Amino acid sequence: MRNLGALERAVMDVLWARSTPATVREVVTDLADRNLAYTTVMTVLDRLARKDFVRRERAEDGRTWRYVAAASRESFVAELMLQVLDLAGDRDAALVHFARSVPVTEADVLRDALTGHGRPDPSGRR
Amino acid sequence: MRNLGALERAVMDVLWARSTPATVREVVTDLADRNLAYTTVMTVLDRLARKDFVRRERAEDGRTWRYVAAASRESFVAELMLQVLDLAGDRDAALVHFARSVPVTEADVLRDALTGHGRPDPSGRR
DNA sequence: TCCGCTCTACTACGCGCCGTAGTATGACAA
DNA sequence: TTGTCATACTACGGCGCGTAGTAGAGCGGA
Repeated sequence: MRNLGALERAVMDVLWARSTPATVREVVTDLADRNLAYTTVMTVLDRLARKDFVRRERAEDGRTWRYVAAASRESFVAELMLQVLDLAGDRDAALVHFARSVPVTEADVLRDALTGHGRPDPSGRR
Repeated sequence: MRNLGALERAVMDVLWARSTPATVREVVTDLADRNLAYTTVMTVLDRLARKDFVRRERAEDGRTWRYVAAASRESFVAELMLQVLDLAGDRDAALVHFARSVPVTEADVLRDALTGHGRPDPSGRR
C-alpha cells in the first residue's frame, strides 16, 4: 500500500470532510479553486478505488457512482505510522525515539490512550 | 523530505549496519548479492547526500569519500512517523488510533518511554 | 424522435523520481 | 607510461501521478 500524491490526498481530504459518499461532480466543486477537469477528478477517484483507499456505490439513478473513503483519516494515518514503524530495525528503539519527540500535550494523549490498552475493552479491533 | 526508493533504503541499511563511515567500495561489497555496478552505488549515495540522508567526508588518501548516515535509523523512523502524523486533521484522534493499533508489548515500551516525558529529565531535547 | 447534457470507460501524455550504468577524467602505483 | 581506482557528469527506461481528451451510453426536453 503505497503513499498518495498531492492531488490524491486533496481528493481524500474532500471525502474525509464529507462524511457521506460524494459524486465526482461534488468532489470537483469542492476542489473548485483548483480548476480541474471533471475527468481528472474521475481518474484520481478511479485510481484511489483501485488502491482501495475509497469504495464506490451506485447512486439512485443507477448510473452515477458515489465515492466514500474506505477508512477514516485517523485510522489511515495510524496505519501509515505502523507501516513506517516497520522500516525500523529495532521497533522498540524507534518507538522510544518517537515517544520522546512528540509534543508534551500529545504525549499526554498517547499516555491516556495507552492506559487500558489490552484491558477489557470490548471492541474487537486487531 | 520525500521518502526513499528500494535501493536507496538498502544502501541506508548498509550505512546503518556499519556504524562507521563507509566508502562506495565497501557499500558495493556489502550489497554484493545485488551485483550492482560501482557507479550505481555511487549515484545512489550521491542522491542520498543531496537529500541530506547521508553526509560524506574525505578519507585519509584525500580523494576517496566516506559516507555516513546523517541520522540513526531509529530517529529517522521517528521523524517519518511525525511527518505522517502531520497528515492527520485531528492529530490527537490519530494518536489514539495509533496507540490502540500497536501490539501490546510495544504499547508497554511506548508507555514506559512516555513516563517521564516532560518530567525532570535533564537531556534538553525538544 | 432527435439533440444535447451528463456520466462513465478507456486512452494518452508529460514530468519527476529512481534504478541502473556508461563515459570522461584525474591521480597514483608499478 | 600504462593500468587501476576513484570521482564527476550524463543518460536512459520504467513507473507513478497530475492532467485531460475522446468515445459511447442514458436521460430529459424541444
